Amino acid sequence: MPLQYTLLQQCPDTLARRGRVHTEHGTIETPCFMPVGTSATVKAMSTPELEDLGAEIILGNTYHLYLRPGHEIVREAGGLHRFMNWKHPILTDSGGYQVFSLSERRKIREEGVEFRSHLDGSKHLLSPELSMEIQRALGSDIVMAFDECPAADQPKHYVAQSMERTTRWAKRCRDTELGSHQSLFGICQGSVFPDLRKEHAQAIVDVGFDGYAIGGLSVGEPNEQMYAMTELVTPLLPQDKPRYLMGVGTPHDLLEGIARGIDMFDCVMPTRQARTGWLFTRNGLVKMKHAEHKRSHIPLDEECDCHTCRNYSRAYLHHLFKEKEILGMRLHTIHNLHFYLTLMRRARQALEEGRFESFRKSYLRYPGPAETGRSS
RNA sequence: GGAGGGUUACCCGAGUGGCCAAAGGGGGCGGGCUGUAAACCCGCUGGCGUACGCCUACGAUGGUUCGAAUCCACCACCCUCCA
Repeated sequence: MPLQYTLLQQCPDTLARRGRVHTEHGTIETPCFMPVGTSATVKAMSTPELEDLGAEIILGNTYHLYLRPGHEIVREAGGLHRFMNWKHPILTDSGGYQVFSLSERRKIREEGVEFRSHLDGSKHLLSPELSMEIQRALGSDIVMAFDECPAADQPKHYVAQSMERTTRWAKRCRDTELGSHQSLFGICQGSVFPDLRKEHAQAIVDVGFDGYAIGGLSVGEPNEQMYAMTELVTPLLPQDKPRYLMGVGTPHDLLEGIARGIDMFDCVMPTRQARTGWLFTRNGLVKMKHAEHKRSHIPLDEECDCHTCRNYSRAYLHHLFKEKEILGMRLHTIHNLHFYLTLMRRARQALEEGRFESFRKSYLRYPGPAETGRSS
């Protein structure tokens, strides 16, 4: 049985919607944020900790798990859920993002993408069929179609042909058999070109998927364009299927995405930034590496009730960071994920209570790109 | 008492006549990060000045030289070995 989406409530002021995604590994309340666990781990977190934080679904990555440990080993272990001890839903990315992020190491052909492994330089051809095969072995609940994520600076003629190839790949993914509990999401590309975005949204809907993702954004384009493309595409997607904005984003981006009809988000931002010393609060970023925290014997965020803020001071977190202590990364990650997941929980509550629009405007007390007019 | 080695910027350390305000680390101080090649990457780090530059600096002092962190003399301190 593929996943089922239940639309619970629609925002009276925006395109936002409150819903629920049902999978065999459990239910996901939407809009939701999905912590990224590329290599079968949300870096620095154990799975019970993720449960405590309230994560309902996490990501894994096809490309990385294929290279190491190898999808056959994960299959042997009983699938990714058992391998990493996560009982709840998992979404796996297809490797399409690595076409972008590892662009110097690959060649795109109609058949697929030839990668030189970032680990040992060995050559691999990742095709739509292989991506499906790997994701079937991983046993994720939501499988992403194999796409090409073009960089933001690509010219229109390139984006157009790339997008058409992504459509052909989408069909090949659709035609590959998956596990009975697995659902397949298609990905809309088209970069920042409105006509291409519309055209591709229609093409992907025509192929027919269990859910729809908007990809190829947050890859360097100005923020307004990311928002504009999102609100252009979501109305073209079926109401009864979940929509996923891939790789987004900042706390403001999440609120703006929800307002434009997005149900699911993922981003490395809370976890990566945690490890590199940026902490999110409703009043803005706290850069824990800064010397100003050396003697700051107060919590990171007075109004936060996460484990980190309830138990440790800025001075201590700063010390751990400077010392490169592993606990610092863990405590930072706990806080940032708590912040993101709490943001989403409160957004859902606001939607239920019909006050999402005022929530969107007031929750974050520091200016985002929409307020400052900055372009990126 | 004798023989040898050493003293370079906040720390370690390279440099043995001009290309040296001085390599490289570390530390310090910043910047960055959006489907994770990320416990990572990039700057700056003697003073003043936007800059050409000027000043102060390679243990101390004196000297050789057009020119010295670099060569010489002497002094101080540290290390190793032999008595």
